[in-house]
Amino acid sequence: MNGWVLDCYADMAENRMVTWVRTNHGVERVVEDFVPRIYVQAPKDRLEKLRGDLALIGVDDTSVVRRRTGLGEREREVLSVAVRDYSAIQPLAVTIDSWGDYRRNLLYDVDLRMDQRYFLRKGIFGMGLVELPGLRSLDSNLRIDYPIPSLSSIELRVQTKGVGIPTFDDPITSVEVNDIVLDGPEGSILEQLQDLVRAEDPDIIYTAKGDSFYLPYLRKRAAENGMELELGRERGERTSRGKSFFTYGRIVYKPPGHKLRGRVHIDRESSFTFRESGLHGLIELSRLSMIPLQDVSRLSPGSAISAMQVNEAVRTGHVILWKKNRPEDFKTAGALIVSDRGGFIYEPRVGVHDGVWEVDFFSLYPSIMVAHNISPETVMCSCCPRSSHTVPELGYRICEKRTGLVPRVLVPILNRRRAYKELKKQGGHKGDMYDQRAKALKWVLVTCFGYTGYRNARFGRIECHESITAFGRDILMRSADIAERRGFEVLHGIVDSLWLKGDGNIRSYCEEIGREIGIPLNLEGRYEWIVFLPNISTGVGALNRYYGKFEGGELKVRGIAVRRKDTPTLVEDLQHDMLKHLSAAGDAPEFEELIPSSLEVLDRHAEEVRSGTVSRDRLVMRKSISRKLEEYVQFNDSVAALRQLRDRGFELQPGQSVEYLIMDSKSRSSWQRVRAAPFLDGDERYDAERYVDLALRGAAELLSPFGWNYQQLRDRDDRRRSKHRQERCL
DNA sequence: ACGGCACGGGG
DNA sequence: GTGTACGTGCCGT
Repeated sequence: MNGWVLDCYADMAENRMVTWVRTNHGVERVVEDFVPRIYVQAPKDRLEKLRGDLALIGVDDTSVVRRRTGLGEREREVLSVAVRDYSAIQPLAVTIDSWGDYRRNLLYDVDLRMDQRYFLRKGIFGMGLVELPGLRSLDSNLRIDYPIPSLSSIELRVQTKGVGIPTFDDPITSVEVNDIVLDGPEGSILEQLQDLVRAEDPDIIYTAKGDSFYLPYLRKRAAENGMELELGRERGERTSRGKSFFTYGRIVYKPPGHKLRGRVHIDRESSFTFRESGLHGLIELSRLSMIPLQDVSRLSPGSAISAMQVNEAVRTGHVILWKKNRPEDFKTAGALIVSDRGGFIYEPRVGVHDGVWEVDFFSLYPSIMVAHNISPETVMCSCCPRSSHTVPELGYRICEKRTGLVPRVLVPILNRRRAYKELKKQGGHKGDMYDQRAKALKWVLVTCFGYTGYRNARFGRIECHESITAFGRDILMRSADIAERRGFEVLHGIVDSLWLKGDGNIRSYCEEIGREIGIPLNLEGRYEWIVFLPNISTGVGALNRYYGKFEGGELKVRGIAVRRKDTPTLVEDLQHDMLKHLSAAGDAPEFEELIPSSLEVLDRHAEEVRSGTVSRDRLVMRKSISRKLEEYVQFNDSVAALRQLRDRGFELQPGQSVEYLIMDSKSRSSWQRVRAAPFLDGDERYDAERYVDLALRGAAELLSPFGWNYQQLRDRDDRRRSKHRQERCL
């Protein structure tokens, strides 16, 4: 019998691996013995001494084997140490480390995931096809059109009693499973839920906020009712700890994961990959990273690519250096001198332009890594001191003898993404599935570049990061030169995109660039008109703020309020309505003609705000918080809302968002200044002038190149109001 | 004027 | 089990 690897985890009590296989008839639970190994590097004589010392503390299954301890290095002798007790891996490594002679950086395969170790040893992977019994692989994760089982699922929703923020003490009102509503006394709801899950036996349970609230909540409610709710196929959840961490330039909060056994819990809100690329995106990444579906759903694309790099390294005879970095050395390198304006070439020409082409490179940075063999072990390698392959500006020499680990991992990902985009274009009922897979891969490719400059990445190196941006600048500059030679005017260019105006043959230009550079240049489209916005203080073109209308009517908008998650719905609606109004224009002159009438959209919104009738949820402000309440040094709206929440016993973690209505933006009193969203009744007085001000700023953001900056709109609004008052007096 | 604070990008 | 650094604009003091 054959089936797919649905779930896998370590049984920490028995020191065995548990694998759940989905067959066409149901699921099979497979338990196998598995002994993980760690590796120690030391001079030959010390290896024997170490062996003896280990035997003295009861670690007797050791052997000397040959492995590569660094990328691109030859195999050397290392001591392989079997660790039968799974929970002893880390402590044993710490012990060996403390024995001194073996110094830092000489322990390997210490911090690898158990599932990944096991999969690598067996040659199987998440959602891969295997034979039962024995879990022999019948699949390859390089396959593009692989078979997948139809997974059954339920959607779980929970309603709680109580107002405002739900807490563990609020009883359950009802539970919805798909469209079935379970209600009645709480104990009965929980029993019905348990029966239903057992009867349906789904492979996947979807929730919204299951990790951050509902799964631990249901468990607590079950305990209150003297019962034990079991949502998995086997007892016990695999919970992790929630934490705030610094990533992507900001603090984010990751709630504790609540993973089931033998059944996949996907929290739509805590899974970035699921949100962006759905179940098929997750399956694709599970296969490539070799990590079980449920676990990969909680990983960032950066961790997924890191796992793929580990897999490739292990497959080519490497052991993986123990990464002992603790969060405390998680600061940004002060001496980092990367010109990250790397992508910037042309200052955008502020104002409206018509008949503009946008072209961009297919996955530029990953393509550069592949085309130029950029990898930690290939940039300034020791084997090619006279390499003629060098990085522009920087002069780093790149290995000509061997293909690096990073390109080896990237080639299949780039090829797959291209193939899926092509398959999607061909149409057919699987189009959606291919689209999801392509999206997941896109994110993996995007994060791969950042990862090379990340200090704590296993395979990161800052010179790679520098080299990639240097090649990128060179490529964009050459592409712009060729465009100008072909008679195009370069209006703007950044990272991997160019905006060109002119009558030249754009398709033939793209082909020439593809040939010349070796990376495909895509035609994104032609704008009927596009507006590049200025930097508000300097008046010079801002790099990433523009909006435009493609032929066909689609709008593309970057960097302005509608794209920001801290914009209240009111301002979002205002900008949308103004853009919709302006999109009637077919060229630049028509656009300019529509500007005066677009101000009427603003007037309508301002009037509605002042009438006091705007629904409060359209006025709710949302800001993510970067620290705990007491760490804020400056009083502002968010702090006022946080204080309110704490007054009522609720504490937010850094990375979570605070939501509030502005009631009197000038007040120094928290309760008069704002009202935190959970405490809103819906008929609070709001600070109308403050919201009108936000609307004015929203409008000014769109119209500043056309004689209507914030102050000008402010003055116009004042004039209109006094005129209005005069009319009323007469 | 200046520091504190939050956000985007990529499709 | 976590991409960087930077440009940008608003707000409070």
